[in-house]
Amino acid sequence: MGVPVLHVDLDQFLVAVELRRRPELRGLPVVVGGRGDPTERGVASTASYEARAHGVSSGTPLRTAAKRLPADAVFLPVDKPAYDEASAEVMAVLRSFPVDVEVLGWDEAFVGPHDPSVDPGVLAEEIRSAVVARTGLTCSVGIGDNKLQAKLATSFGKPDGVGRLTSDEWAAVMGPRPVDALWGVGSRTRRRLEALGVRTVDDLAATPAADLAAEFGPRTGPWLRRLGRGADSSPVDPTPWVPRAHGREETVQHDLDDWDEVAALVRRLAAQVADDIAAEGRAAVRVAVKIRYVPFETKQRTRKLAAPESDAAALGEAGVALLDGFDHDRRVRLVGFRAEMAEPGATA
DNA sequence: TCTGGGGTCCTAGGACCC
DNA sequence: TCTGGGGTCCTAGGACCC
Repeated sequence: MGVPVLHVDLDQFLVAVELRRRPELRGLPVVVGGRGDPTERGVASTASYEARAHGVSSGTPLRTAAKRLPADAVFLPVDKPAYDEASAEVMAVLRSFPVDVEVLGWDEAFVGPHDPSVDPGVLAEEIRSAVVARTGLTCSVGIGDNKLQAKLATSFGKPDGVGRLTSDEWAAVMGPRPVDALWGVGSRTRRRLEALGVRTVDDLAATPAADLAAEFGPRTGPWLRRLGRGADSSPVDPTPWVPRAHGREETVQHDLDDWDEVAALVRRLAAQVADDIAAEGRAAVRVAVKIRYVPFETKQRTRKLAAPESDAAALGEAGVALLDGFDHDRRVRLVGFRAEMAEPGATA
């Protein structure tokens, strides 16, 4: 057996950060999402366990949540800077241990101990104690023989506990489950696999790699088979993340049919994105505009720029030019602008 | 359930070149 | 002269995750 891997996942992270600064809300159904107004278009980013008991979870439209929750429910806007800061606090606690830390998002990280003989159960509890003591936030920890197993194990420990899933236990624990219990298999892949007669993780593990490659392609097919077997040789990589792209998108509260307004929104979003990439000292090499028509059909147009660009107005005009490729007779409910960036240091 | 916003990675097909 | 195969670049779209 090799080095154990841990996966750390904060419990109801956005809600937990809000409750930390507003303890009077503890025990109430709390939903964080959109601008915090349940009469607007928007969905829940995170729901407290009290809200989940009423059938509200991440992804529930705010208007639906308002109908399901009692009158004492609290809706809060997404406060990105507050979660950025809380996340940094938690990651600093993790890095204070003799481990590699690979950050997965605001509220998740893989942890790879430097000492291969460490008792992962002991380490998991030390991490949990340190995180709650130093940040006031609780987390759950998964222990596995690789990242895939550790990630899935966390759900067995939630909330505020430790779960374990190792190669020895894989077949017994995961084998009978549907394929979409795996990290990376969603509803679309589940349906395509079902058409091949593959329903469970056991079925997937037993499917020849060639059959999967024929259906899913030369990389994805063999990867799916490895998933089914609980195999994952990717290392815990502590290298700081270098973003590939930044984007902004906005669902408008009232559908747009005036494409001058669409163009104005593209320019505004492009200016925000320009700020984001300038803050990193980067430049854009490719831009994309996304339009979601009423009722919900989404199209995207992209264009490589003649030269790397970081100027807000120039990026805005590049985005507006892409609007020519869209059907102007249709009404619009979402506009997005995204910039793909050059490698750091490759700025114009 | 009338469906957000931030991302990543993979695949396929056409253009173009040798 | 109607016609192969490989490589690379570009764009659209699919799928997934938090």
